[in-house]
Formats: sequence, C-alpha cells, structure tokens
Amino acid sequence: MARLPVYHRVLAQLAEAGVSTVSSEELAQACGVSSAKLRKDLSHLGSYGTRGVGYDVRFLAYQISRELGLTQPWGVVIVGAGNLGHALVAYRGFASRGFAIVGLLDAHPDVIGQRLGSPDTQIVVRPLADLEEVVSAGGAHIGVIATPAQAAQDVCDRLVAAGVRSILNFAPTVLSVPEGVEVRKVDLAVELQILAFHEQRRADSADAGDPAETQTRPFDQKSLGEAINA
Amino acid sequence: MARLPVYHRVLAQLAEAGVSTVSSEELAQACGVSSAKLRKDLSHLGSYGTRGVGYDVRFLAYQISRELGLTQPWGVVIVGAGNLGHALVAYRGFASRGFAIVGLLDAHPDVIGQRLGSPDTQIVVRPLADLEEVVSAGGAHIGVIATPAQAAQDVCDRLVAAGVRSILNFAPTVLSVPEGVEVRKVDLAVELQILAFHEQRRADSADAGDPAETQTRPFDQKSLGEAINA
DNA sequence: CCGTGTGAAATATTTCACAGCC
DNA sequence: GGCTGTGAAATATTTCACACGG
Repeated sequence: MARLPVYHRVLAQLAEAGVSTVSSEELAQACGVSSAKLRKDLSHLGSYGTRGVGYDVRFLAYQISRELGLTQPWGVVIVGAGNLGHALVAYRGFASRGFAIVGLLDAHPDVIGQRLGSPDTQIVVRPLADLEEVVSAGGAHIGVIATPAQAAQDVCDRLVAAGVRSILNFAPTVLSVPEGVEVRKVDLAVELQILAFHEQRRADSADAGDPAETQTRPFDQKSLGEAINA
Repeated sequence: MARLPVYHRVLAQLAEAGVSTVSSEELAQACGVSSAKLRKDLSHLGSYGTRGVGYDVRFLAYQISRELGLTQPWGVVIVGAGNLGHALVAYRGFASRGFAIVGLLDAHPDVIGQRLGSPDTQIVVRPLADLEEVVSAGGAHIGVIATPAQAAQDVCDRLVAAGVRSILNFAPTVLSVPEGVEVRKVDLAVELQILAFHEQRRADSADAGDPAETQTRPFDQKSLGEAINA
C-alpha cells in the first residue's frame, strides 16, 4: 500500500486551487479510495483533523510531506539514458517534490556527453564507469535503473556497493539485493498483462451460458480474479 | 497482486535457457516470492505440477499465458508521443507478449507525422483528433495515457467513449471512469516517494535512543511502515 | 449536527505444515 | 524421498458503525 503520496499530491493540487479545508469524504473521492480507508491511513500520522469540520489542506499536506521525508532533498542517480531515462529527466514531478537528479549515466559512447533537461536544470550524460564517483560525490540516496534487463543486475550491484540502499527498477528482471536494500519495480509489460487478463475475463463472461466453453476452463474465476487484482 | 506476469516472464527465460523442469522453490526464488505463495497462486489455475518432480517449464508457461489472455493479440493505443511515448514504442517486451501498438497519437503539431519504432514495426504519430478512428479501425482494447496530467482525463473520457475498457495511466492524476472500466496507474513520483519514506525511516532509526527526538514524532512507526508497504 | 478517530467485525492474504502422489 | 496441492492458522487489510469533540 502506498497511498500517502497520492493524498499528498491531491492535497497539493487542492491547496493550489485555493481550497483550505476538506472532509475525508471529499479527499477520499479525489484520491479514489474510501473515506474510511483514508481516515484510517491518516490516523496513523496523528490527529490532524477537526471533528465536524475536516482537515486543513495545507497543514495536512505538510504533515504528510514530513512523514514521507519530502522536507529534505534526496539525490537520485539515473542509470540508462535511453528514451526512459530521457523521460525521467524531463519529468517535472521530481524537483517539485524534493528529488534532485545528481547524475545520469549510460554505457553507450554515442550518448555520453549529451546534455539533457531544461536550461535551468541541465544534466550531462556521464560514462557508466563514473557510477561510484557520481554516487559518492553527489550524495545519491536513490538509484533508478533504466537500462536493458541484461545490464540491470550488474548496475544494481554497483549501486549497492557504492552505498545506495533504495532502488527503483524499470528493467524487466527480478533483482537480488542484500538485506536492508529496498527495491521497487515498475514493469510496463506486467501492467499491460494485468489489463489483458481483465479483458480476457470480460470476453470469457460474454460467452457465459455456453456449457462446453465453461467445461474447458475448470478453475474458479472468482478466486483467480482476487488473486490477480492489485 | 499481480504475480502471474512475473512467473510467466521468468518461465519464458528459463525455457530459453533450456531448463525443462522447475520446483516451486526454484521458481519462487527466481521470482522473488515464497514457494508457498507461488504454489498457492498456481493452484488457482489447476494442478499443473508433478509431485516429487516440479513443474514442466514450457507447459506451465503456456497455461499462465492462456490465463493471462496472452494467446490472443491485444491492440494498444498510446496517447502522447513525448519521451515516455517513445520509450513505450521502443519497448521490446510488448510485441513478444502479444501486444500490438495500433496507434500513437499526440496533440502537438511538431511531432505529428513523425515516424517511430524499428524498421519492421514502424509507427506514425497521428493527430489526437484521430483517436476515435484509430481505436475503432485498429480494434484497440487497451489505451495507454502518456500525456501531461492536464490532458489525461479528457483523453481518458474519449478512449472510454470510443469503447476502450482497459486503461494504463502514466499521468499523475486520479482518473474517474464509469463502472466496468479498468484503470491501472504508474506514477514515477509516487514510487520515488515510497523509497524516500524508507530512506527517512532509516535516518530516523539511526538516531534511536535520543528521547527528545522520539518525543517529537509521536506516531507508531511499525504500523505506519505496514501502511505504506506494497 | 457533522465529520473525525477508532475499536470491533468482516475480508483478504500469507504462512505453516503435512497428507498424498509420483 | 521429494515436491505438489491444500486445509487450517496466523497476519494483514478493509469496512462498519458509532462514540466523541468542535
């Protein structure tokens, strides 16, 4: 479960829109969760709401950002300057949430030295060999792996050896890391496959009533659905 | 939960490496899950293993692909031809799993008409106005939103109106969709924030033993950690 | 009144542990 | 003997429903 960041983003948007107070019901709706779940989540942070009124938007946003560690800057190293690496560098959401890209690395000679990013936050692609130096000089806390699957484990090992303990992996591979290192992964094909599964389920239930068809798929659709859902 | 796609990918890799049989223990390790969980997940599909032996790699891979609906091709429309759109078009993992990009759309005049993709699977950026036509002509089942947050809800509405019922959203916004439409979202900033949270927790526990410091953060770290974990 | 905060109940998921089959 | 498949137990998460404070 990772809903705090969503709450935070929605609160930031509300604040920008000039809203000063929200009820759990309103905020929950905007975040796509139930109000009971939202209140339970927030209750873990403390009692920041006012009964009969709701939550102060800016105050709650601040409390969540403190909780998430967004009040201090985190250095991010991105390994892989392909299309995905480019997309990450261009992504506006990082800087605004306290993430600073302290390095962008790639193994391919053609892209090394390339200058990316907006004029104010320019970044140069450096050779993969500089990884250790970039991590220690830049004080990077988080490593992002945007390389081909083949290179991912090696890059991961080097990031860990250099002291990085939080890794975001876009390569379609299961990384093995020592105890204490946190890995999160984003796999585009996996997301599409989950959607395909639901499409298929819809197609299947469209021919419900055909007994022969039902016979050839002798599993429990309900529990399988539960098994694959988020 | 969405582990079937991972099992499938690892099985495909094993098959390619010439492995013909795996035990739940081995496969689980390669997938980064416990063997009990793996067996429980697989038991929902049927009894495809052999006691005392394990699973036939190719057979199990096929059964999972059937389950996921990977045995038939799914059309994918990508809206947004920025860096992320480019990355998605370039991603090899789609075609190999039965996903065909039937259209790539963008609102920006500069990129319309641009040709992307490898020589064999070329794709041209078409104007956003063609969305409805591309969806119906291409028989698209899945829509991918890779636009700025601002445009996402409008694009989503048009995709749904055109008949798309499965959406993968990369824009940092909560989409509202009618009943029966499945939305999955990938938010890069959210992933980084979750990692930042863990970094912060580590930093906090580093100054454990300082009572004053503990006093100023009067929440239950354990349950919060549980609340944010995947 | 209204809406938060929260115990208690209902669900869901994960883990255990072992019977059963190859 | 080894490994799957699975009930039963242990955890975790979500939902309910309402007491309590502003």
